[in-house]
Amino acid sequence: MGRSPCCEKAHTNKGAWTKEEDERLIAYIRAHGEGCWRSLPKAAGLLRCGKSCRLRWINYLRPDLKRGNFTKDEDELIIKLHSLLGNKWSLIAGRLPGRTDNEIKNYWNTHIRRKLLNRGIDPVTHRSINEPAQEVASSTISFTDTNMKVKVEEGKDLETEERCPDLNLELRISPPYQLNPEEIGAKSLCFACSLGLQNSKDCSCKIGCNFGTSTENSSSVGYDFLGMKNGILDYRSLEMK
DNA sequence: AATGCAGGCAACCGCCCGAAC
DNA sequence: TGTTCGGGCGGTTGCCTGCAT
Repeated sequence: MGRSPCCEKAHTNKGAWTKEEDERLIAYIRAHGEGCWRSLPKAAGLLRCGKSCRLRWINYLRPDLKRGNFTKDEDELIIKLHSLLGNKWSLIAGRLPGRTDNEIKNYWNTHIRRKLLNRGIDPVTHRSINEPAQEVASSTISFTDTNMKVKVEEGKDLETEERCPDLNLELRISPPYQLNPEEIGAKSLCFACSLGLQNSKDCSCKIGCNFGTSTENSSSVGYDFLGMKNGILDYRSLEMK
């Protein structure tokens, strides 16, 4: 029993959006908000598929989109996130405010892929192309158990640690986890901290890194990218709800 | 100036998942 | 429990533009 098509394709426009269509969509969403995409085209007077409207809004018309060239910091962040998450563009986009999954995906395929290849790095495995195939250090996160186990394999060494069972990977686009301004004073956060990556090795301001670690020596605690503390995922930095 | 080619990117397609019934 | 529907995601396509010849 197949699914019915999401819209009646015979009477829908396809291809590039016109300025008038954009204006209609923007005006409708401003007036009514994002609601049922299926019924939106008819209500807005658009001869478009609901999916097409959603995509156009999310990837191009949304007012909070950044547009423009990616910064070097964003470049590096995308590479690191990709090495951890793979082609999970929506997850990666969730860590880059104002960027969409489609934009990042395109940017990866056109710019970063080539950049990594030029550096002699396999864009899929993030390892040197010349590196012989072998069992190398890898991180495996298992979500199958009630108690989440994080296994960190370092060559032949294997550590398994019980971690918090209720890892929340439900994501949404929103400002990243921020520190209370009163707690950080008037100082500004570095790029990593502004993205919610406090305690990251990439932190250059050290403001976020001093937060929440008063009982432990922050300089000796090896926080990794994405809040991997000594190889253990700090799920708070991933939580976006 | 005309043509061919490659790169960039917007948009589409098909599949998956969760909610509702 | 099975079916339908809406929304979301990743992969792919195809148009547009700029550059080289």
